[in-house]
Amino acid sequence: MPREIGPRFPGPGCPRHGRVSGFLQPWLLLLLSRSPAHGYELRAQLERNEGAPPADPGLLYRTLRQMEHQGLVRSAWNTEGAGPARRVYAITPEGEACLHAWAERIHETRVRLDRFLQEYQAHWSGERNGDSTIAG
Amino acid sequence: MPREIGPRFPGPGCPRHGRVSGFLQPWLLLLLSRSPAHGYELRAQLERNEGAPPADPGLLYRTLRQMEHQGLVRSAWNTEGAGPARRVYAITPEGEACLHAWAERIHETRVRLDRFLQEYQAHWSGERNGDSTIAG
DNA sequence: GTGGTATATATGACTATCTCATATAGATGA
DNA sequence: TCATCTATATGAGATAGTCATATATACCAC
Repeated sequence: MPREIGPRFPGPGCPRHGRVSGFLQPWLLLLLSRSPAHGYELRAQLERNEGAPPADPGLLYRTLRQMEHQGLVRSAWNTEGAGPARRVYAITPEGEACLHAWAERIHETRVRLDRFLQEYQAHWSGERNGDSTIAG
Repeated sequence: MPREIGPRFPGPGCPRHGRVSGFLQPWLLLLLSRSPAHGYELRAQLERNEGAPPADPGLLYRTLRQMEHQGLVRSAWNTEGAGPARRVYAITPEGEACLHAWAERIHETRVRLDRFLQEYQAHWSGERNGDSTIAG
């Protein structure tokens, strides 16, 4: 659960607010690269998927519109079937190129996170959890 | 891992803008947990360190002030030595607790990035670099 | 036919993070 | 005096995300 950490955060400024996460756009591009879908469906897919971001409806629909404005996806209304009309999104070639760029970027970010964790552990290994073995 | 997206990024909306990175605060806390330092010095340390964020001066000084306001660091002027006065920052116990929370969060984020990359490769492995073997 | 619920899309107000440009000022040397 | 390095700081604006709320269709219960 990426929301709760043991003894509560010390206060404001702690990771509750800081980002280092989220990245809704690449997830949407990835899901749409598998199959066209409408917003509500994408939201459900994100919620089923461990590791995917929270999928707030407001952000979701706004992001989809923005991506369409940028030419990464295109949409069409689907009025068939039950319930209200659905705006169905499909990825474009530009969107696929963008997805690949995101994948590179995310890989780089993973390397950077590793670097941080290495530096962190170099100074703090063994000192957490009440067990202070190598304290400095 | 793929290298170049042909004619540079397709345009706006692509990772140039999207975040998935940055996390200046945890780096500052980590550096200050090793030794007190002033802003200009921290900036140099960030630039020397592969994997650390860009260290824009504007963001750097604002972030330090904000962290002081939140009790994560404290500062004092140092007028000794050459050049203008330096505001020297030191981490507080709250700041250390916050650093540990950040480390946990960053570890979780690393897991989430891996999850994304797994899903990405599951659909796109072998299809990049002009070589479209399993294209769909 | 009214009310409740699930489906579906959308906007408003707000905060946090980051980028880029620019202001200010002490110290040093040409 | 002027340029440059050191050092701190503010302003404008973009981007990403959170939370609350508005709108409307369809269907079922009563």
